[in-house]
Amino acid sequence: MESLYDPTAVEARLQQAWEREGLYAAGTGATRDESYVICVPPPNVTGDLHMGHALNGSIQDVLIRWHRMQGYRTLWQPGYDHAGIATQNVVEKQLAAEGLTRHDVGREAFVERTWQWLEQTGRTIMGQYRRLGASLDYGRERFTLDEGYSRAVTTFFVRLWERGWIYRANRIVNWCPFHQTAISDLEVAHEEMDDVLTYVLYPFADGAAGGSDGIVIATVRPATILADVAVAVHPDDERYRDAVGREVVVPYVERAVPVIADERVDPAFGSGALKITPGHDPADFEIGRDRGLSEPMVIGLDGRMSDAAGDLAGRTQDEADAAIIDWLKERGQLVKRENLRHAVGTCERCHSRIEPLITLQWWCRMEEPVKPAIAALRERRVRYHPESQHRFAIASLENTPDWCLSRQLWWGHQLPIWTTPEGEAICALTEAEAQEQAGPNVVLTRDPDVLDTWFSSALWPYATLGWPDETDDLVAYYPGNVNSTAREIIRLWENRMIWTGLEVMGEVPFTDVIIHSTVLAADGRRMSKSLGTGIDPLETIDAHGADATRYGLLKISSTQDVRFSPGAIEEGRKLANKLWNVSRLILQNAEGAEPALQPMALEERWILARIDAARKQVEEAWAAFDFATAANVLYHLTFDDFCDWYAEAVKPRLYAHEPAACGTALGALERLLALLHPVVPHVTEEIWSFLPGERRRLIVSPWPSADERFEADADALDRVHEAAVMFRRSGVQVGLGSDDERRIFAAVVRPERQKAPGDAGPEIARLEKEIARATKMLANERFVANAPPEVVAAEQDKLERFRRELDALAGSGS
RNA sequence: GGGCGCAUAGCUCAGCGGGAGAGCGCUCGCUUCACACGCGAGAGGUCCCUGGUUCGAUCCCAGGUGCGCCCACCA
Repeated sequence: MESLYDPTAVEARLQQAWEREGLYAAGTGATRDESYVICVPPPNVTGDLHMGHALNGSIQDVLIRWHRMQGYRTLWQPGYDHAGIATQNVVEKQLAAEGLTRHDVGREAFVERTWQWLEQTGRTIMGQYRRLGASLDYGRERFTLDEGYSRAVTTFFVRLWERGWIYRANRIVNWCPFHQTAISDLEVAHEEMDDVLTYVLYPFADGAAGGSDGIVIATVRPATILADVAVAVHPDDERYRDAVGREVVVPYVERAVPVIADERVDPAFGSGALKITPGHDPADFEIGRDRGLSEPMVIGLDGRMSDAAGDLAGRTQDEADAAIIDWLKERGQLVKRENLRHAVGTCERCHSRIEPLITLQWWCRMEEPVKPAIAALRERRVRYHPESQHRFAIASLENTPDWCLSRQLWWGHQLPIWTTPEGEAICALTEAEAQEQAGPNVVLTRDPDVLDTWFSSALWPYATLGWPDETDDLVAYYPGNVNSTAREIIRLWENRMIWTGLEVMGEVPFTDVIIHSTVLAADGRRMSKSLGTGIDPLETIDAHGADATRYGLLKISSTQDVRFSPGAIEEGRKLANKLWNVSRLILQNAEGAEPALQPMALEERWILARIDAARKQVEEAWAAFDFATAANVLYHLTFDDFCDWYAEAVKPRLYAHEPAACGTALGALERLLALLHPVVPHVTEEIWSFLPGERRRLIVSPWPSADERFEADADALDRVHEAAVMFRRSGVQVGLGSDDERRIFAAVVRPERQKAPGDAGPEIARLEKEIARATKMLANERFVANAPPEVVAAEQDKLERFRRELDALAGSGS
């Protein structure tokens, strides 16, 4: 064993061994008939491991390894999401580079090309999870577009259809003009943009009759003026009270439209008057539907002006804006233009400006389906952690709008809907079944749309286990236990898994949802490739090891947003190195001994008590999903208790090859390694392999059971510790009660090495200050009268101890 | 606009009703036979502000200020 631990070779070798030996496989090493299941949030098939994945992987792996050691039948399910738009986006960009569109190559060839591209460059992230030491059951990898999984998707869709929850509707949706598809509200990002707010005069149609000549509206999209059907004002707005009920003339198209009153208009914005364009604005659409207004559209699916735009047909919106503004200028109806910075909806994949358009789409009613999920959350059959997210999850479910399921894409699960020439829609598992329903001679056309990519993700906990077939895996591993994900995924994925799980399986898919921290860049900004603030976890693994990376990420994961800290990862590297070296000390001196836990001496009873206390703390922390606290406990157990005190105290006895000391040292090391294994699996497994005797891999060895025999000795070194601190500070050696205490003091402090006597002055001053503080407190009658008796007693104890220490110092004559 | 969270040592963060802590960085001393990715000793904080509750507040409550994330149809 070299004195410097080098994780690089060790980690790669052990990762291969664990997987080759089948130790990652579900159920391996189980000693109890109880399962523990986590499914990994399926990463995009095109994706790479980023810091969020690395943290989430570390969290899940700790839980899986901990439960595996406890003998549960563990399953950590891996797999990929086909990531509809994201994947199609990549391939379309490739085509664009060749001067082609997907329509040039055709649907079949496009899908084929996408599969080929994935063969070459996709599905790499599980390899990166392996480098983190993540003990997923890689042999079970699933893909949301695999044949069996697709059957689950179709089956579930048909089920929703039969429930009467699927319907088709013509309404306004978020349209991405680049991808040429509808997307859901949850896929829309909001970006701050600089726009121009244009104030336009709409003259009254009966101009001569009124006192003023019209109403001024403000818009950032003059091109949509062509599709205006009304002007709305707030009912309480005095400025426009007389205008309501009259008509104004829409510029350019010169169409008369009514002035209406609606509470949804904000009188404080712009001029307080809003032009109503139901075809191109979601808010206007709602107002229009409520009042039965018509819904003309002048912008097409490609984002350009459509035929309905008359002489502006085919122009871009910018060109149309310019033409309309010229028109307004000529007629003196352009009032003013001012800059406006506001949030604009964009496609989260391509960042195109979202075009709200009215299109015919398939929807799923949500009010009924989510009811059992809301009940499950209220009854805490599923618990989100932290609690604040539980409340958020319930509120989100209570407020779930109908789900737009259809996407005008080619990469995904095609809707299992066929239409007859008469326009009747038939939903069936297969084309043959649809044909059977329609009758033999009816020509059916399959709906070309695919499902929202999150539709398939929603089935992940049971579709990965073989549903809709009643497989053994489904029986063995559903329902699962824990799911862990990022905050922004709660509505997209977590809530949906819960309601679909209740719908399909009748049970919640897991009992606990961990919403882990968001890892920000060191400067507090979001980690993102485009900002250049991202840090690649593979780089920190290369530099410091997977163990160090895991430890560091867990250590910083306490609040909802955490800044990435290189120091935390370096701390992890030091921990691994420290373990490595203290193991060398023990192994080099304990040759021939067998691990045993039959302590003879004080330091041995003490370290076993400390290890057991740490075991308890770590178990409590992990059970509460508090990974930072567990990391902290393990760090201090290793450095402070095990290395600084126990190892130093027992060292002379190891050098002397005392059998009891050697055996207990090996036994204590075994327990220490086991406690640390879920966090730093590689270095602990490697050291484990050097321990004497035939042994199973640590990954499948038992988690240390409670050992409370020496609980009373957990504080047994307090007096030695105090004496050591005093000696190091002042050079004064106080008396100790027992031979063991004196021996340990001598071994750890080695007073013979103290070159010159220290200075007792500062220590005396410190104690006098403490004594003054305690004396003052105890002299306060209100404190003595009102504080709890144990607090007063503790203060008295402290005072006595300080006086004792001061006496010892003063009496030393230095 | 709504929700959630954070403001404590130079940096990253614990602590959350009774003596201000850790890691890193910094200073000083150690070629101590596990480890210099080490050991030991230090310096360094009006615990964001203002009120309130309390015998006592970094910790609880109210208000304020600053910052972050998520969500959201002010054109």
